[in-house]
Amino acid sequence: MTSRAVGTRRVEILRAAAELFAARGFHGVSIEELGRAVGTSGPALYRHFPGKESLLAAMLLDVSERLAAGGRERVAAAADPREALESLLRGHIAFALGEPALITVHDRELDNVPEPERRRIRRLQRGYVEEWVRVLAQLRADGRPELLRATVHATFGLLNSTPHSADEVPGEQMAELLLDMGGAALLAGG
Amino acid sequence: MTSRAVGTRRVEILRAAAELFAARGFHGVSIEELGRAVGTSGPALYRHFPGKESLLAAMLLDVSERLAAGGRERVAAAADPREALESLLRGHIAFALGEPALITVHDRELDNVPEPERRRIRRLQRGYVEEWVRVLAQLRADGRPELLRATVHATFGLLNSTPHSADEVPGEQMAELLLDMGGAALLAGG
DNA sequence: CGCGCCTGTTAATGGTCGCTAACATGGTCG
DNA sequence: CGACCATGTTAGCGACCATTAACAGGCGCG
Repeated sequence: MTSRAVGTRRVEILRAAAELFAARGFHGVSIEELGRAVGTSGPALYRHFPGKESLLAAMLLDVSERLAAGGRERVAAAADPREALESLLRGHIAFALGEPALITVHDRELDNVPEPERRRIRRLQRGYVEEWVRVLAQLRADGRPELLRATVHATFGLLNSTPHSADEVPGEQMAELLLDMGGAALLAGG
Repeated sequence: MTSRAVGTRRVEILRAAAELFAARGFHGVSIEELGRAVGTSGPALYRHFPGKESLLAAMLLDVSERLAAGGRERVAAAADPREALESLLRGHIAFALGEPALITVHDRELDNVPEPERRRIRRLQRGYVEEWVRVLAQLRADGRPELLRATVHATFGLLNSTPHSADEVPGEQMAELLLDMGGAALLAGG
């Protein structure tokens, strides 16, 4: 059996790994389990990634890039700061609700990424945060930059908590709730 | 050398373990490391806990009990719902800022607690959440219970995110910021 | 004084893990 | 058609890990 398209396996592995890492943590999942989750067994993974850590690195790099790029586009497309902030919120909420496993791994497992890539991921994350901070600064004359940054981080905590409260609330309502709460939190204080 | 007071070692171990588990995750910390962190080496831990998992269980049980008891007391001592909610917020914020490692482990490592204790911890957590929900319900005619519960969970995400954004903002200001953001988030939506 | 408990030590054990080696297979293409 | 490359397989290696065994010192109490 030869694979369908190039890179299909790779993507399959990353998706399965995200679920497992989110559920039991990077160190709580073995290579053998990762293999079994995609129908192969164990060491077949090494045909696609040089090691377990590289797999995590690829995953977090992809997430960070998608978030950062999405943020940039949304801000660029917005007519004014108010609209930009709402668009950022909607984008992040869609991501958190749509790919809860990725969001979870993204803010728990950075420390397990080896050094060359960790720096790149951090840079991307910082860029994403600064996107929010710049927009927020235009809406609030008051805040010093560190305070705005802390505000944004706390808001991410709010938005990213969704996966952990395995929900009885349907996605559409949850999105609305998070939009309201996130907006209120961002504009509070000062 | 005989220890100062009874249970001193036990507490020392729990404190050190909280830091290590928060930093690298339950599976990322070895017994040997836990021992070294309190000046003994490795297997000495088994004089105080029957195993690694029991250690985690004791830690999470203690946190859950303190949060739940604190919540109960604060609500009982409050004159009205508005005051109760503010007191709950202040209490949780003080905990999150004062013991960031415990808060982190508390909402990441429950799955690694073995079954008899896990249920008890969950029960305590649920009780704490319901304390918040009852208060919130008195302040907001609108919300259905699941929505209020989701609101409270999201607010916890906001408050508990503090440890991860290792901060440039001093504690007192951070507490104020979280109070404002948390309050706004809780009363938003609907 | 001496016995026992509390608390610690080092050595060993059995299991698991990440990773490598050696080998197999099947489709692509010169 | 036959060599190559991509993608698997199983077996094995060395490291590490949680836990247990065997042993030791010191303090409190009879």
